[in-house]
Amino acid sequence: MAPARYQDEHLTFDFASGAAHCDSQPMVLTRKEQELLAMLLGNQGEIVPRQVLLSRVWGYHLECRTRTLDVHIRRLRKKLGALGDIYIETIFGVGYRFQRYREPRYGPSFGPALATA
Amino acid sequence: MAPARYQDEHLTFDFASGAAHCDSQPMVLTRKEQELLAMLLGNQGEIVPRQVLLSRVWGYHLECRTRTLDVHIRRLRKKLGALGDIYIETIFGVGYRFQRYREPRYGPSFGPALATA
DNA sequence: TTGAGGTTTTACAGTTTTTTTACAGGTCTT
DNA sequence: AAGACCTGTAAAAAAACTGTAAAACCTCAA
Repeated sequence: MAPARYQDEHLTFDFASGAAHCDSQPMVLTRKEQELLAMLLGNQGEIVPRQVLLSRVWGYHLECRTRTLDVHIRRLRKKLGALGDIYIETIFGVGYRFQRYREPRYGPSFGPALATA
Repeated sequence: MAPARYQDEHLTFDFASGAAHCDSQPMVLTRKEQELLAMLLGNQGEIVPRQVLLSRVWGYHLECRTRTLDVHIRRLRKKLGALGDIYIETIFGVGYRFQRYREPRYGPSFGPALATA
């Protein structure tokens, strides 16, 4: 079965309650934001098409030109702070994808320049 | 049924998602590029006439003078790097053909020039 | 009913992708 | 070798899509 919880280095989300924490600070999310985040987290690493999000979260079917989804994505990104743009990736012409945070193994360069001993 | 995946020494392509990798690096392909590549890979080793590509990927029917196909072929070749011209062959007056990569058995010459012992 | 918070729409700016244009450069036939 | 076709390419134009702020619209509890 699906895990009841998402958790990584920075972000935590409880699917049952919709409670989220970012860097140990509770995130205040509205209901739609929770549902949207849940959809993305529930499919982490995979592209979720706009159409699917609009259908599952909003119940919209068929094509309809609304910016609602974009606005909600924006608010989620904002509440995720600096990580917003890292976590939520835009797939042009398709939808969005949540990418789990991964601590970089090395610094910004290609590896340890010097042995520490 | 058709295979869900193309894979050789250098190139990898997933027909379902359209995700491609070249020499282990993910290739960033636009939708049309994905569709075009899929058509070529799905018929690897066989000539796919321009008309067929224009019809299947673009929905163009009848003759129409557009350079769209050529431009997209060019972009695909470019993203395939040095292999672009090897993979995608132009069949003059007909169309294009994707040729699977084959590791050369010997060096650039016609065979071992010398016995190694 | 009122207003405070939540949601959707509007309007337009900014991006990215796709198509067209305009030629240069090949290829084939005679 | 010349002319008729085809393809390659860069750059411009057009189309498609997303980001954003702000206003309008709901809804529900007090």
